Amino acid sequence: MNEPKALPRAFFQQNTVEVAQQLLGQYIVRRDNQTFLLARVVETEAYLGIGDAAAHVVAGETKRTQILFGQAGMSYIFQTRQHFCFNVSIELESMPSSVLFRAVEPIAGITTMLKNRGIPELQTKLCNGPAKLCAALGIGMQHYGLDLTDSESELYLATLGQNPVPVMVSQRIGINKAKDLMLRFTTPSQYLSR
DNA sequence: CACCAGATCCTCT
DNA sequence: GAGGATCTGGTGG
Repeated sequence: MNEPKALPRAFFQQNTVEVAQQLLGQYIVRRDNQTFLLARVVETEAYLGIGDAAAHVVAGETKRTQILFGQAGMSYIFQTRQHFCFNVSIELESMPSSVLFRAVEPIAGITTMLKNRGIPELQTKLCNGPAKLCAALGIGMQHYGLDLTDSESELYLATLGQNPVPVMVSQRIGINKAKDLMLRFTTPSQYLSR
């Protein structure tokens, strides 16, 4: 396996839908002194700065969403009930957008991921949901606002020089507003959220 | 200050 | 398929 190479800032400065699709088959690296966790992205959703009632930025810039109003390639993490969701900020002609990570395949550090999730052995439910993958990778609010293009970060996004993967488009999941928008993107995997 | 909705997940039926 | 867990930001429902 090649060394993970952090995706450059310019990758996140493209059209949000393009980025959401191109993130499929890329990698999330979660790393600190103790651990090295690697996961392959298989499901994403786009949340647009314009014309998307489900996007948090419709309320304008608040304490919670401020990172989305800065540069692209930063981590946007929020809590819903007792769970966390992990996004990357996207700059779309200076309008804030983001891409939500909804499902990943565990690649390295699976023992730690199982422990983080309280699951005895590997099953598809380990990280096939936005909050499940956060739990598995140990992602929380302490990672809000990290630079995901920096390979020195505890959390960043990387390529392994892999080939492009097939992309399928569908409606987003788990929201009540703007359900009809076709902004969910998947690549074939047993780890999809559905 | 109080209330409510929420980009979820798990368990039980 | 339904309901509950249980926390927080945003709003004045």
